[in-house]
Amino acid sequence: MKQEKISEAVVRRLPVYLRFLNELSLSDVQTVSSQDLGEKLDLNPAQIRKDLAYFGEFGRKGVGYNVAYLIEKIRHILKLDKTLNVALVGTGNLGRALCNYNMYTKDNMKIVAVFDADAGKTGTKINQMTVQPMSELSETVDRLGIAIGIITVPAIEAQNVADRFVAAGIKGILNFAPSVLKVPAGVRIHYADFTAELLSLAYYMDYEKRKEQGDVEE
Amino acid sequence: MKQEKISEAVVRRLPVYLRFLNELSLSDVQTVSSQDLGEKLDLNPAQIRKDLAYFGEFGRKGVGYNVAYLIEKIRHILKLDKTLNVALVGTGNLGRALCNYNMYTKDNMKIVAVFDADAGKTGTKINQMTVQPMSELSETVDRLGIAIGIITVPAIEAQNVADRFVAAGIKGILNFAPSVLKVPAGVRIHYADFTAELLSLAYYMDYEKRKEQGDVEE
DNA sequence: TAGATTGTTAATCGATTAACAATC
DNA sequence: TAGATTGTTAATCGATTAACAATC
Repeated sequence: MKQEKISEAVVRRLPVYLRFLNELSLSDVQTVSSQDLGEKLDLNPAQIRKDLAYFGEFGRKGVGYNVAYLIEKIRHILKLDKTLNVALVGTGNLGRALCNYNMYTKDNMKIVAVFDADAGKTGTKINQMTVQPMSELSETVDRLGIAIGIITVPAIEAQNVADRFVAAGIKGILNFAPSVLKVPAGVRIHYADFTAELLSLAYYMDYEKRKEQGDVEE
Repeated sequence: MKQEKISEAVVRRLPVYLRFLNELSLSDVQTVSSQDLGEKLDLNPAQIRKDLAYFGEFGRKGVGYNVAYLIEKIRHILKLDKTLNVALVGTGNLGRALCNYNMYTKDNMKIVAVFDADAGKTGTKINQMTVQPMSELSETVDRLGIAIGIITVPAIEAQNVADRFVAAGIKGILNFAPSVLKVPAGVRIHYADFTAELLSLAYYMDYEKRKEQGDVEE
């Protein structure tokens, strides 16, 4: 079955919908309208309906969306109904923090292997996993069927780690290092670049002040 | 001086430019063209020129941009030429990792106060800072002139922390919790939502596979 | 039935890209 | 001067929003 090309913006919103639906589900809410969702998530209701309609007809006219059913559908779209194994490289503060996060299991994503280039770190334990040397990356990726790699090394080493991931056959990378990476077609890179978010916040700090003073056009 | 309204997408790219320019500067590169920048950052050269031109004429025709000069200009635009003080709430693994990050000083952003609602955590030290109770938030924000707040608490508590930040007069918030927050106009929220990035990666894992099989339109 | 809300088309809005005159 | 590259306008592209028929 051929499928229409779906924009990145749409796909990025699906996890946001899913999270809020999970909250509703915990509060025993049965049904939700695009209006409700839009108010809570600060999105246009038409956009939410359109996003969901790319993947099927999940709602009922005059009623809304069944929460449990929509959760199931979105989980299926995002392929969260089967477990994805994840490898992480870089056991600094951030890397260790991510390894100790437990929400992966909830979303069927699990960090199952940890690596570090520093021989002083290999052999130590993080959340029941033994830190492995980079030389074992390929073999471990194969053996555990790892699909996704997370990079939490300094910016200068990030490209090198990405290359190693690609060589090992990994097709999806989440990069926490503040650097733009080059990967071949067919490999997908997402960025978790909070330093950029923080620096752009600074711009708006000043901007809000100027707006109060009437120095900016609305 | 009135200023044209600049889109968020433009502002979000400035830190990316700045970072790469800093790298060039370290390698003693004097001059760079929009063409060069575009190749390294995977962006259209026309877009880069247009982005920069919103803020002034920083380049020289036939030559390109002077690296040191452009760094200075972007730092000024982002208001990184004066130090911004930051408060962080939530001293779990992620919060502690961020407190130990040292790049804030480089960018003139510094976490100067840390808070936790858990009385068991207050009084402990993180990177030379004493973890304070939430009751001291307002007073500390005033005293240290804190402009930005970082939220690293569980999703369920994030809105409450945001409300406290707003009450204390903070105008910029970076939220690491996977939840959409409500703040009054004039307060700016940025999201550092790596769980959403990770979940949307899952979608594309499958997508790349389907593309190889010719099941998706390009 | 009357009211509500979806799915979808058409209209709008905004962001990206191409093209090129200006000029170093 | 010839070649290169900016700043900027116009064209294109894509995403968001409004509107409404279908229907629960």
